Amino acid sequence: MAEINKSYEPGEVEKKWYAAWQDAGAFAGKAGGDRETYCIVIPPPNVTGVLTMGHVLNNTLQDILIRRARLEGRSALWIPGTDHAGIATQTVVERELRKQKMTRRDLGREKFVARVWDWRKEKGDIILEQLRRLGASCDWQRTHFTMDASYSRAVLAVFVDLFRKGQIYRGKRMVNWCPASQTALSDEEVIMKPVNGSLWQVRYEVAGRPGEFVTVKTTRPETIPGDVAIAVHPDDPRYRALVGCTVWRPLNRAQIPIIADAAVDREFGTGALKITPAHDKTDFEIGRRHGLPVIDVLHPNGVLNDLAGPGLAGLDRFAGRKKAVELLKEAGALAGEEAYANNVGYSERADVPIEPRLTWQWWLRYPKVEEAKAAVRDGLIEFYPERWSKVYLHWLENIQDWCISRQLWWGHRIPVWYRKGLDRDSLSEADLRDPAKVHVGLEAPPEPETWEQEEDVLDTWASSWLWPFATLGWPDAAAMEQSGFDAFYPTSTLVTGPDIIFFWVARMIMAGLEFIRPGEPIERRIPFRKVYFTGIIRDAQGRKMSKSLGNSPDPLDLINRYGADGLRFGIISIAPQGQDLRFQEDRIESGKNFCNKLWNASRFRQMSGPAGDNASLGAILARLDSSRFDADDHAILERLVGVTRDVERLLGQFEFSAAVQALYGFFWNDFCDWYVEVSKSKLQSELTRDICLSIQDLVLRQALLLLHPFIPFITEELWQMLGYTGSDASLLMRDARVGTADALALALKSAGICIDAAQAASVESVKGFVSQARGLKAEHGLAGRRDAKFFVTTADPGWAAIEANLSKLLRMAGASEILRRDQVDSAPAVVTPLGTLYLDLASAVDAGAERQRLAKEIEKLTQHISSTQARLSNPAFAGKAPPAVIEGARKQLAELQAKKTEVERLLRALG
RNA sequence: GGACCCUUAGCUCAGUUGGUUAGAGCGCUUCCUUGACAUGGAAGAGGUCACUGGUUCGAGCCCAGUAGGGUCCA
Repeated sequence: MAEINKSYEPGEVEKKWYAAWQDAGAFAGKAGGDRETYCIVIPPPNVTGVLTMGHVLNNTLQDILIRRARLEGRSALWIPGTDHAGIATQTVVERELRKQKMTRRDLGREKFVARVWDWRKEKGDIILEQLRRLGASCDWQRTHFTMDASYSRAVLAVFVDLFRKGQIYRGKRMVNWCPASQTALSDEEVIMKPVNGSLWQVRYEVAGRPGEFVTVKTTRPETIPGDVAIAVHPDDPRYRALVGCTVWRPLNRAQIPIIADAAVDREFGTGALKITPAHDKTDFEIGRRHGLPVIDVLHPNGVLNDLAGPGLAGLDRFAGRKKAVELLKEAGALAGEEAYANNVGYSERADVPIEPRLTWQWWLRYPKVEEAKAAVRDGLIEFYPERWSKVYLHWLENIQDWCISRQLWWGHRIPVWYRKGLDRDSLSEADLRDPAKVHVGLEAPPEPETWEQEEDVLDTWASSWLWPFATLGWPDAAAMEQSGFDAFYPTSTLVTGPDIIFFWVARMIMAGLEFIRPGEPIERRIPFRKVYFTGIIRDAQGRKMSKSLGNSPDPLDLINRYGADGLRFGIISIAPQGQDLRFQEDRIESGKNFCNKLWNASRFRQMSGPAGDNASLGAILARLDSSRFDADDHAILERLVGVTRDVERLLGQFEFSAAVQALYGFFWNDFCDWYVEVSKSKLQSELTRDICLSIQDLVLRQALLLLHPFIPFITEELWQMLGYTGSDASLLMRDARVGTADALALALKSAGICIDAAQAASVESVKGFVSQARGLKAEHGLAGRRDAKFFVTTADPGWAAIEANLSKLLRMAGASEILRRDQVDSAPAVVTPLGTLYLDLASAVDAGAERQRLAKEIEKLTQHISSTQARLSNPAFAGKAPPAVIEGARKQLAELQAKKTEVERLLRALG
């Protein structure tokens, strides 16, 4: 056995074990055999990404689940990968091109896409490397990328399939247009933000009635040149007479009609609404109802075009807004301006206001919406915390068709070819389904020179919604067979953030239900059984972590300083279930400290005596003989079974931080602070020495197994060092089994070891005695002394307990002797579970201070006694409370009264 | 406007179907370098459980409302 260093140094240890795990193929998920499977698919990070604290939390949780599943003997598979992040990645590469004064159009589509691939090869897998530093035990052989050939084929096959089923259609509709990225976005990619702007009042002169005006209020005067009407509510008496007249459009001057439409909100503004169908969704609908023209005054990049008229054309939309106000003022059409706060949609990626824009796009009618609702509502898919299912269901209730086309080059190009020369603007639905005009398929049509392919690509989410099964080889039968599709689908647990519940979770569920095992029951088609939603990591002030604020620590830096284990333990310990968490670095530090504690407890074991046979649980148990146990042995084993049960239950409920805290408390308080400390006297005696060491071996072994999923590196190192692999040093922790609490209890029983609950409970009295003795010393300035002398007055059972534990009591209390007396006068005293304890002060006692202390104690006891008495004497309590509660209260009252009597006696004895 | 969440010690959070005197970690105070660990040990101070009502023998927990903070949807 190698000697263990004085403090734990994670750097080398982590490097060594990660390499060893990889070399051994320890993370490979293997189907087959009769082992139960457990599968997780990673939420694929953007290929452009680097590790954030959010990734640390999310992936640590997945690793805990996967490693635990392995220790439970299941066939575990964690599939890693990245997504191609269409807009984000294209933007990054375009930015680099701009530095060389080039645009993607200068390069052309083919060369540009090749450039993105180069970038992806160079920088794309950084985040996967970083996950390895964290200890993530993914099956890296199975790393997937949404743009890989096989994955792409799945994406395109889905498009073709859904098109043939009539779920996908092409339509010219208002979309969310991002002028920065110059592409359409789905509704989910638009973020509403409150904006403080202005509301301008603009007068439109009624044609033929000089001096008569209709006034409208607008936030967007730059779109006035695109106005095609003024609309009022048909029942609005203010305007009824004007309907049918025309007014003069003040910019790009022309006559436009006043129309009546019930969609107008009479309460808003003046009750008259300017209608600009090209730039507003509602206006578009109204315009269509009235057969009005559409005048688009914006270029795709948000610059006003020639239709905006002289003075505005060529200006950016925001500059155009200012200029429009000036022009209106000059024309005498501006009637006022007021401050106005409204919500404006912003592009999620580019963070600029989106423009409603009328364009041809591809749309998807979501499949299996009702089943997707049922799967969650009926509990076939369980959400943790459960409340997110409400958000999910609400979204599905109000679901809108999904705009899946993007005007980008980086992504899956839509597998549609149009016959050359065809006017795409006039294609009917029937034309789309006519193979002579439009070809939709996985392969390009024959005679490719007579066709041209659709330029648009698919939304990135229209590829990642297939993640749980495309990563298992779907739809290729041979690949599915090879990856163990039958065994691993449905996957077990998805760990992700609630922010992508619509983007990703809901869509994956629909995709799974639509494409996998058609005709079979829902539970066979869903992509996962449980979804655990993590919280968001915020900074100490509660703000979201963001690049621009610079308030996010670098996880790699944290790993370097505290070790991956320290970071993992720390972050999990502050991650409440389903609640956002505030990052505090001192918690990461305490994670590191815990590792050091674990390290040193193991070191203590190693220094305390030669190793016994630790090759298996059975081997250790064979070294134990419970007839020679003392109370501490019973107590620690009882706690060991208890914490095993707690961790089992808590992990089953995804209560990760509670599990970590249970392990922390067990190891630090129960084991180190008590059992290891009492070991120091037990190891002195040949009678207790062997049992004590064997118990330590047992506790350390089981603790390492329980802790391994949380802190895999240090536990693997200690597992090896303490000889738990037996003679076969090639064995890893993943080859061991953690076993349930019941199994552990059974193993103890089978080995003839009976845990005596009464003995275990008696340790509490001893602990109380020690703690009170220490307190007594501290109060009299003797905390540091190891030679304090105590007297005790007690009945025979109390004295018997003290005698039985004398050597450890002396050591733990820092005493030279504890002597029994019939009566002690004038010494500071305290009432303990084992009798009244007196501190022998050779020098004078401060009687006044002592009196004060005892009086305070009596006051506390009196208060407590009277409240207990009040409860007991309440007839309603006696009548209605359960007997156990009443009995508990009676017992407590008796104890309190006895204690009070004793403390009062001590006070009188002081004189 | 609708939905959901949060409010417990100086800070961050636990608190299981209501039942002894509400807990932990960090921080703070005092003491201790005794052979696992100062990344440590011991002792201690610190809380009207946001507020107001209600239900109950009994409420941090259940119900209603109020205030403050946050998130999502419109």
